Amino acid sequence: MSEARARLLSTASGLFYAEGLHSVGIDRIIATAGVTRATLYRHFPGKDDLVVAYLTLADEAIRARVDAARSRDALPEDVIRTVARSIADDIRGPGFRGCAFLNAAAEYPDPAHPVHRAVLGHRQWFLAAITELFTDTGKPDPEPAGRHFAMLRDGAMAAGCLTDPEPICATFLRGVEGLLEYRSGLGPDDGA
Amino acid sequence: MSEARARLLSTASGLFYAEGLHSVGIDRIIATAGVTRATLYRHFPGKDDLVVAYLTLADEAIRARVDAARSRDALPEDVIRTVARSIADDIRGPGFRGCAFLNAAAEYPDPAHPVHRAVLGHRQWFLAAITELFTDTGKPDPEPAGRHFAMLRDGAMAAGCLTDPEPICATFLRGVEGLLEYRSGLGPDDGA
DNA sequence: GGTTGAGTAGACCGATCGTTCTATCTACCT
DNA sequence: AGGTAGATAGAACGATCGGTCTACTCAACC
Repeated sequence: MSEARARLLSTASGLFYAEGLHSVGIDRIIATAGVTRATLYRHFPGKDDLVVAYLTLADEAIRARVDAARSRDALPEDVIRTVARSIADDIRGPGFRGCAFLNAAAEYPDPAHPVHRAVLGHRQWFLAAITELFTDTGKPDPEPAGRHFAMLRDGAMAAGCLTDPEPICATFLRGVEGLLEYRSGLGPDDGA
Repeated sequence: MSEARARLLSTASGLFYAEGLHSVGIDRIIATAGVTRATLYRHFPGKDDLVVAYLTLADEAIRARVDAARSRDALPEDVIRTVARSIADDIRGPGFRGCAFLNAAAEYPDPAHPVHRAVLGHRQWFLAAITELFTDTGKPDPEPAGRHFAMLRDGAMAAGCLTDPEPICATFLRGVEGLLEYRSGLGPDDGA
């Protein structure tokens, strides 16, 4: 928890997210953080561990936001809406560069690699969390609904940094709303 | 069109797609292709140009498949279904590693970079093509429908290489079908 | 028959990669 | 007062990066 370690992780996160994992070297990180090589290797065994720490940080931040939405809104539908709105805010926000996890997976395809596994872990949690929210709504077929939500999210985050984010956010939020609203008229056996 | 150039581009494409752009070096490419360094630099000014050529190849392949679907099916709805099915087949196929363009954009965030611009070009074409297909159906709001389709596609391709592709394909195809079917009951002014 | 273009083979460039090392300094804890 | 942990500074490691270079071979074409 030393100050140098915090500065290191913070600047590394910024650089990794903005420019990519392989494009950012150790030299850039320590120079930007104003820290020595030895200090980095005191806190992190290697670059891979620094990347994993970066993803862990992002994972915790997102979990915290979902938890906050959970405790703020009473109805599970509203929690889902709040989560969707927070995703849209991210996409609209300055410096948005897509999903940190999808970007990481693109650079680390090997399923056995710690970085790739960190991505898988986060995505597994997210799908379970959003599916649970759909379950809480009491509507039929929460599982395909959760998958549908996650798919829209992935697509929105992937596209949001490549063109004008406004129409992407509009499409995403409308898709989520449709997923939420029109399912209420459905029976339990006609899919999603 | 020399044989060496074709071999070069083909093996480079395979390596780039499977392992990432920055992870694959010139040495690996020429060794795998069984070609000399000088031969590579005779046909491509630099690595960036090789990457762009790889994306151009992928772009042309996809355009050809959409054209084929266009000329095979009579109804625009069926063309859309055929395109969606071909995307699902890709995701299910062996060695699927996500969308080559989204992966490339993750590694080349700079909008001015030729590789990034190639990604943008492909995506711009795809959105226009799919929107045109929705326009041809005569149903209302083809533009948001096209955007919705593209978003589902992006999400499906991003997720398809991270977990079991089967449920992802199911969610994608069901989403497209919903987009196609339930829109027929809508008026012109209630969004998508 | 000579020129030209495409290919092979391989040395070589500077730069950067991630990593390890020694040495010194400083602040805090007992 | 002494010891330890965390930080600084900076040299050095081998490996690899993308790219350039010279020298030689071979086949096709005018």
